[in-house]
Amino acid sequence: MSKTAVSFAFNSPDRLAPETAMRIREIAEQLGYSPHPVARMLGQRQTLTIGVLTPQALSVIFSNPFFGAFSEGVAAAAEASGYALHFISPRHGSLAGAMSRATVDGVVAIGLSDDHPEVEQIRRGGVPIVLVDSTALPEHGSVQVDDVGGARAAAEHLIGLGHRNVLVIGVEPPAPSVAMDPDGVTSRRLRGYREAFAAAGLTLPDTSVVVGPASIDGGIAALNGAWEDGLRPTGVLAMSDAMAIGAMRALRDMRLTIPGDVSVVGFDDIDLAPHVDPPLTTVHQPIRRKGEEAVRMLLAVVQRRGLASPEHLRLETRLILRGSTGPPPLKDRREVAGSDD
Amino acid sequence: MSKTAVSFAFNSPDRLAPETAMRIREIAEQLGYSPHPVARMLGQRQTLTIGVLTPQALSVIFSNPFFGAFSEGVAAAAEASGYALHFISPRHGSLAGAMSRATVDGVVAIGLSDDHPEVEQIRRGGVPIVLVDSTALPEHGSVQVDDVGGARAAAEHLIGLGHRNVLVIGVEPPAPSVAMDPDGVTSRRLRGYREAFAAAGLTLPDTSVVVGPASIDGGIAALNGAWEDGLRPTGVLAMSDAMAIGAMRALRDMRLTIPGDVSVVGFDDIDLAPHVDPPLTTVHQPIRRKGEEAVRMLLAVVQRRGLASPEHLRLETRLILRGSTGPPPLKDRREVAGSDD
DNA sequence: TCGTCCCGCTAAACCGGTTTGCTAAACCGG
DNA sequence: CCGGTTTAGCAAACCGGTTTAGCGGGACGA
Repeated sequence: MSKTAVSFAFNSPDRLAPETAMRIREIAEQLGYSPHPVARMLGQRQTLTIGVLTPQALSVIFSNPFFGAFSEGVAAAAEASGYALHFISPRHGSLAGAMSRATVDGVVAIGLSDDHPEVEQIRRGGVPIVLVDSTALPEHGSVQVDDVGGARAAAEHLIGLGHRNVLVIGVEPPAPSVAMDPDGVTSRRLRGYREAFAAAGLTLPDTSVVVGPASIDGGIAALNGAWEDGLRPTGVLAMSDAMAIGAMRALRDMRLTIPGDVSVVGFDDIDLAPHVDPPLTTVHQPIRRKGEEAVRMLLAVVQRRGLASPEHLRLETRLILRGSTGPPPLKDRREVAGSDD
Repeated sequence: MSKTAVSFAFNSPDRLAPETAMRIREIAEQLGYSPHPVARMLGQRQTLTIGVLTPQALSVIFSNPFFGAFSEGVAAAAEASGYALHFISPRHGSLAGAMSRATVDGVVAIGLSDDHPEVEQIRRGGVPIVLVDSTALPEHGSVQVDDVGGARAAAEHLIGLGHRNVLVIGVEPPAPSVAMDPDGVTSRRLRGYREAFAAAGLTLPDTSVVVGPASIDGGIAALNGAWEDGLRPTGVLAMSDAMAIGAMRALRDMRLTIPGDVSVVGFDDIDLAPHVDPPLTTVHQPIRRKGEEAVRMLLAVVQRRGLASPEHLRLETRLILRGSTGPPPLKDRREVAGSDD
């Protein structure tokens, strides 16, 4: 048999007599032969794989339950279309380097903001990209949520309860960049918090904003750090549930009660948020759906070779009230009422 | 310049005059050129990628926090060696089909037990494999934990507290197979539970063992199902923390208290286990380490082309006592004391 | 009976690089 | 000044398939 016939037997059996195709497959089975996947990719010029691009090391990003849920959505959509998943994270420090070695038909980038030093290089690669929680650009599809609105609702909630002294725990950028992208997720959420304070005639001092990695430990470290700096907030606005849970742990380790002494609001509404102690008040965002929509948009470009113009999706967020928030202690209410205009 | 020179400039710059190499790279940069990753793989006969093989759909497996932590370990070890990660899950229902399309240098299989219908085909593929939480075979490296011991400790704990009527919530196999592999994780843990009961002169009836998917929802469904079947246990042994947390939710929704009315023990000790309400008593296993060790073993084979004989690692488990377990209610203690042995 | 079409298969070009083997020029000591 | 060794770069084979163009032969219609 010729190579051609074998190839046909695997890829377009209809171009062969049915019995011949069957015979070839049987012999292949018997010989334990199957076409070399890399050679196939090269010839067909498609990999049937989509990439998930993360500016941070996978080993840190996987520690955030948010990412698990996001991957769940990505995987659901990819698997439904027969695509495999390839995770792309910085290789020897270079994200662009990792990208140029990745054998994928398209990429879903998560949290890739414009302040990333290699973003231009990555974009120029020519690989279709959908940006999630990233700085949106007209030429690439994008999926975002209403970060500003969600954050504002969270802050309004605390302010409405009477909190005046609030600590914000943000997500640190993957690498300390010169200028933080004003359109990144962290900036947008911060803006939402600030809007709520401004609307109440209050201000959120820069000293009350700390950042750290988006994990439980990151939350613990961030809160302890703030405490050591002398901050004594009655409310905490965390930009991720994992950090909120870490903050609660740190607070409790100081013998403080939640929400009696300090209220905590998270962001994400991960599956476990209702089950922690106390149940976490948080900003819900459709995490899985973000992954699904991103892959759907990506495959639309990849499979139909970019006929459609890029889509830009913004999904809603909403504040979910649970048990981790309440009015501040009486003494703080008085104190603050006196010192605050 | 010849193709050869360009290739050298990217792969072995030392075979070119330093300035020539530099010049080629500059021109490449300028032209936005970078070598085609697939063609590179084909020529070099290596992909610098390792695969993570899961018998279940990724979209379901990612909903288990255990998998996030495991991936964290895998990613840490892979990234340290410059390898990317490729997730392999059944494609159009066939795991072997997905496997034969995967462009990886080696594979870490998680939860691939011998009862899987395609296991033989996958093994024959010739790709180096390390088995984690799978049926161990001498020819492949393996990483396991002391499931039996951990499960036994969990059951002994409940029995010691006075529980006699215990519900076991197990992890269902990916596909309903004819015969459950007696060496699979679920079977091993069940054996551990049974050993403890036997040692106390008790038995664990088959009707008290239910299974479901390893997720919060799976735990909720499993517990509700058991309740509808008329079971009224005072203790629950769950084979995953996610299921334990789901079971606690379902119990609480029935106005039962934990551990007042029912005690719950999990398995895994995920990061969030100490933070749920009540803090979960569970069997700790070194999840991240399993991932790291598996990749380390795999790379030893992949990089040194299998000089070393396959390694077989069994890590320890230990019971962590937290707040979700306590003595059964008095009425049950009496009841059982009368009706049992 | 002959021309035409279609079917089943194949030879050869191609995918985009890497790697081997070699040549021509530069370098070296004697 | 010359033979022997490096050195720098190139041509061609190769990686393992896919894809295109085309060929021989049997069926069919005229």
